[in-house]
Amino acid sequence: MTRVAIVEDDDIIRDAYQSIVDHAPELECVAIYGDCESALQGIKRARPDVILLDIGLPGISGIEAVPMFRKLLGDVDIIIVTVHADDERVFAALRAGARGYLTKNLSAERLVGAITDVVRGGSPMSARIARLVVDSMRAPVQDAVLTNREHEVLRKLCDGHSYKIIAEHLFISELTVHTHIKNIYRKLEVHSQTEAVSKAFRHGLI
Amino acid sequence: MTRVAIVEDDDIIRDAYQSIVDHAPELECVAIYGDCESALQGIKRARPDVILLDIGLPGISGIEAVPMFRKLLGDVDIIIVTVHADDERVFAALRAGARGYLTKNLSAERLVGAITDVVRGGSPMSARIARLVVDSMRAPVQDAVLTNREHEVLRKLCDGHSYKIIAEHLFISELTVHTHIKNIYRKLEVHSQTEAVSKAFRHGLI
DNA sequence: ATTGACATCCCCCAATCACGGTATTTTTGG
DNA sequence: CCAAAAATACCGTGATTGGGGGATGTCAAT
Repeated sequence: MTRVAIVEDDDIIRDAYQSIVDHAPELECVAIYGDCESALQGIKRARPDVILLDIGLPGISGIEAVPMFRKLLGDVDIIIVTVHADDERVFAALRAGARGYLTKNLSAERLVGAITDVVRGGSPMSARIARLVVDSMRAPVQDAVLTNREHEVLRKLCDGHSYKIIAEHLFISELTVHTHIKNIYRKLEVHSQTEAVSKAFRHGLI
Repeated sequence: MTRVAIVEDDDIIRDAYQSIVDHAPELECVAIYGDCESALQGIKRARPDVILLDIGLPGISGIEAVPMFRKLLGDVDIIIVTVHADDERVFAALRAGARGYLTKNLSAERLVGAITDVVRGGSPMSARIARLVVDSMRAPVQDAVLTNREHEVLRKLCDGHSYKIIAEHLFISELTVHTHIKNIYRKLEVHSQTEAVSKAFRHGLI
């Protein structure tokens, strides 16, 4: 029997979820809350295996609450259920430790399926969310304007080394390092090490 | 009608996939190959919308082939179908641009479902794969206990801003920025902006 | 044979940064 | 409420960096 908790501010939706969960043979609804504050207070006693969490809540947002729930309940599986499917919220929620993300156009079967999926070690996501997540993993294409030597220098920069150390590592003079870095800056259109490193990481140049 | 190509070295499995695809009302199998080399040669003419790609192939591995197919066919949707579910291969395939990843314990319905899912903008994944991917997005636990303000400053550093600009953005004095950065350095055990930014990216603090 | 890209080295100077302090005010937690 | 933590502010010195210039040798391609 899988113990499910529901955190959702809309009365009607909340009742609907509860009804769906309680009608599923292997699920039971052990706790229901209208906001995160009360959920954080009382949920420990309920010992849920899975939390269905809305993130469009007043007060503490669901996303902020994710790490709190996880701290409180160990390895509870949290499934976000929401109307919001924008990149930022999705990634924030998953980074925070949510295990699933569903947009609110759910059939009862899909909801029950998601819960059983997550307890069996899956990560249920709506189609659009899965695509977002998978696309975010894609390596950005190499602009590859940098020469080999410049790449080496950039990598060293990304390791946090100073001109002096880079020069030692590459057996060239500090002045040459300086020149390479100037060229890197020009090509990447940046004006500091920090920017260069940041761009290198964000554009997958390293 | 969705045009499907199959690249799979095992005759029996290949035939099975073809049969499944051809029996689905909205799918048609437009090309079949036993290895990537011949697929890369002939697939352009077939103009598939979706490629089912095995990655345990002799010769060019499926993963290496992913970017080649994508270059050849524009925005074709590639679904990896394989027995291999190890992290490395999964991430490599997705980074390369695959849009779905299924392990080989598929029902015919699941396979057809995955294809329709991907053409509708989803990213079909087996439960275990989805979990792998989602878990990989999780921010590593805060080993360094940066305060909120320190986090903000670090983010600004990662955007390549100087002390002065950070001070302006956060409405504090340059000197305060300095103090925060000193504290960040102490906590992250680094000694320069570049190192801090690098560590921030690598440890997912940003 | 000449051009051009690459890697190397050199000079200079202003601006920025690293880091050692100290100290006050706000916020937060118990 | 009180103590601790966080955020804020300041100083000074020496090291590092950013950006401007120019110069040389190699190697591949035209």
